[in-house]
Amino acid sequence: MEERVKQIKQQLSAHNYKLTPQREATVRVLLENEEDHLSAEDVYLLVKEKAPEIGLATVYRTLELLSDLTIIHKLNFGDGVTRYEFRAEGAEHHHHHLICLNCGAVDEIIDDWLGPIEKRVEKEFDFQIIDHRLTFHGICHRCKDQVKDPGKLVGSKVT
Amino acid sequence: MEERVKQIKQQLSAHNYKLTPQREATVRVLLENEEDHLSAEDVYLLVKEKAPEIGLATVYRTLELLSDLTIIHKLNFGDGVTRYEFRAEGAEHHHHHLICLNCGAVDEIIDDWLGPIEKRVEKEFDFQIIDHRLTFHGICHRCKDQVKDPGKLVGSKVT
DNA sequence: TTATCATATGAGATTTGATATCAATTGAAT
DNA sequence: ATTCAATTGATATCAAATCTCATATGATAA
Repeated sequence: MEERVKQIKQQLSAHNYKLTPQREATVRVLLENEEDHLSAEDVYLLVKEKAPEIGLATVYRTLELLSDLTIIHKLNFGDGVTRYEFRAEGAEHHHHHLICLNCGAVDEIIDDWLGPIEKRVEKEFDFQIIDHRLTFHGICHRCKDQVKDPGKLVGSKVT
Repeated sequence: MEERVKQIKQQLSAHNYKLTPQREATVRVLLENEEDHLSAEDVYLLVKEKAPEIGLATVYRTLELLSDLTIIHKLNFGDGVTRYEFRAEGAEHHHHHLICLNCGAVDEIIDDWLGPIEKRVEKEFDFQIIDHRLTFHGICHRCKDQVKDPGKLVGSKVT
């Protein structure tokens, strides 16, 4: 934890940014909730618990800054809010997500299985891939017993 | 064209909805711009040209209705607006998108290449897939000559 | 035709997520 | 201590989307 904060501090300094108390509080919240996909509002409320004087705009600015430096990654699961997660260290692409249409849980696939498909895209479409996003929508293992008609779940969801 | 309108009319009646003049105008705009990925605002402005009295809320309601009936599909390319496209007829899953980080163009991959990966997900994660979304972000063939440092393009973009 | 009634609509208010503005504060380097 | 750029917090603003509600529409029954 401490060394991750330190590492981020170095990444900031490398670009002439400082790790201010507000930024540090925000980073710590992100680290403490690394398994979640927090929205800016989520982060704001959590940071406020340890640093009540922080402003919402500062949280947004910090998230934007961390995102610019590719320390974290902006995600959009179609629920109207931008979410944030740490970039897998060293990983060129971020991982994939499994979104349960029944309970809303977001699980992750750590592996990147798209290698062969990317090669095909680059070749057939002359498209140089920088990043990708793969999301599966369906029923997670926790819900499979209580959902009888999955067809009902499809509909107006943004994907 | 006419028969597609007729077909949609039937899909609506099947669920006790009527194809009102406003809904028909909206559907026609969507059909006439099938190759694009229009936002609600785009649709609104286009519909207004042929039916100036229509209200924005009605367009939103119509898009939501068509989306509920899975006649169209909501898309989110991370630019802050929801976009819409017709569902491929009969296709279980919609196709994939190539988004150029330089010019913003959205191209499509008609094939569904995820079969083997989906099998693996269903098996390894006990996750029943209903739909998926796959998007590649990178440099399209039209831009590849004018972009020297693709690394610069990565950053705070929502993906 | 006329009355009835559920559905659909338009105008505008409201909500919500996110960004911009700007005066005040901080803190590092003189 | 002084200076000066970076940062912050409060708030205004913006844009997308939704909600409210009075009105309009249209099918059906008398």
